[in-house]
Amino acid sequence: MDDAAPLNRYQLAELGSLLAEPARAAMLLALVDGTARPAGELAHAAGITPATASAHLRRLLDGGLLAAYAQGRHRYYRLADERVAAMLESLSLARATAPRAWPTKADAQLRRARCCYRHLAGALGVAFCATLLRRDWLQTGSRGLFLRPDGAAALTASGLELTDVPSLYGRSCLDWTERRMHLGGPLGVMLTTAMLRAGWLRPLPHGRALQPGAGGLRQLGILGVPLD
Amino acid sequence: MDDAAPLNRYQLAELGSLLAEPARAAMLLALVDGTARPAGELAHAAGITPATASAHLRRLLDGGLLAAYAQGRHRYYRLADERVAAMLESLSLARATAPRAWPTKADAQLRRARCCYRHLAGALGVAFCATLLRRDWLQTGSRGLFLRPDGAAALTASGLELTDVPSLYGRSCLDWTERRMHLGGPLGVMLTTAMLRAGWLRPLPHGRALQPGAGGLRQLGILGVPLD
DNA sequence: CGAATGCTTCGCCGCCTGACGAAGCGTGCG
DNA sequence: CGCACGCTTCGTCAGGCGGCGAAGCATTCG
Repeated sequence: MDDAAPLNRYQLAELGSLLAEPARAAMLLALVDGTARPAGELAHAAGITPATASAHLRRLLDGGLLAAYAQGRHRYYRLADERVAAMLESLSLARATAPRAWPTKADAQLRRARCCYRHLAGALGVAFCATLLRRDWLQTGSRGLFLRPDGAAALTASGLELTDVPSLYGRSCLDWTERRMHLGGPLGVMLTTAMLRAGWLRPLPHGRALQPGAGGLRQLGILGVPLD
Repeated sequence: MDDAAPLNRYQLAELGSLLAEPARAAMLLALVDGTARPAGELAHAAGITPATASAHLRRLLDGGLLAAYAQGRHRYYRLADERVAAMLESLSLARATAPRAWPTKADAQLRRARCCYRHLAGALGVAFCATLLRRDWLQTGSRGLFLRPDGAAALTASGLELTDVPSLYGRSCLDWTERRMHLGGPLGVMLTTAMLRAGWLRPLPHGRALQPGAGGLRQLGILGVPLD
């Protein structure tokens, strides 16, 4: 099912040119959290008129980075694929040199826990994923990683309400703050959703950061997730 | 030691515009294997005149993607950083849709084993890394992953001549063919070099593919690396 | 020393593309 | 039904950037 030939120069250049415009970059970054937003809102986020935004969105759509659906007189855009989000995240790895300002508090929150296309990323995401692997609760299947029954049982006992465990697969997703893997894919999304529902995590009003609650941290600790 | 704030729209766009030109993309792709090449050779690889290539190389240099050093009347360019190679690899993850031709034989070799910035990537690299983790031969240290003494002993017993084990650290590197991690960083480079010296792998004359030898596969099997 | 070589800098041309306003089109509301 | 609204398409303009040849500079070799 997988096509994985190396990118040639033209494909790489085409991909680069899609990212090469601040307006398009802004719109993509506004969508990394996995939400779908109407064209007008994206135009505002990018600081351009609707006409210009429409052209940019069309290019991103044609380039396969976005998907769109119409609802009433609105047209909602979202990232085409979870892998697009992973790609955008991994680009942060490239800045080898660029000396920059000291990390802010928002950065620290973002590093701790955030959502990356609806699944958990950041230090907490990486630690959680590592624990699942260490306890051998994940198993490699045909389409990715699957949660073993004993793992599901342990998580359920901790208070998470899991759904569709046998059918959901997870994918490795590279974490740019930790430079290690965390769990993405439908399985990652489901687990993160369960944590949010159980109150382990609370979304912060602005941005992608997630705030772990005391109860959640306690349960995670019991599961064996190292917390700082 | 790490600065990991999210990319803003301008940084992302700047990075994208560096990749956005087929000529620059070709030069970068010619350097993913970690080699350093003189400007003229890169100009030839990109199919442009030295004058044009010089301008492109300068932009890539200023953008922090390349490093250069002069030797005689030649000027050698290489990727600035291992992370740049990892970033280029991970970009292959993005092409969600793009229907393409059936994988060729060269692709199959490339998927099997190749060098990514001087360390082992591909199915074999992923399997090897997974085995090191499963056997608990890697340990997380301050700067990355370190090889434990028992792991080093086992590898030495298999016929690898390891060097500087205590000081070399490894980094996770996302594999675009496998969508899983393999071992990069100085530790990954050292292990791969040792495998090449021991004849476990043989570099193929053109491109980045590596050909595993019978002896190497036998030793890897003994170590517990699942082969296919 | 002078010619050849490898690379960079300079100057110029042509194309691409991003920006906007105006107009067109479909949907929803009063 | 007609107007308001959200979005797209069209036409136009200006700026940016890639391309090359010629010239400049350093290094190597005879």
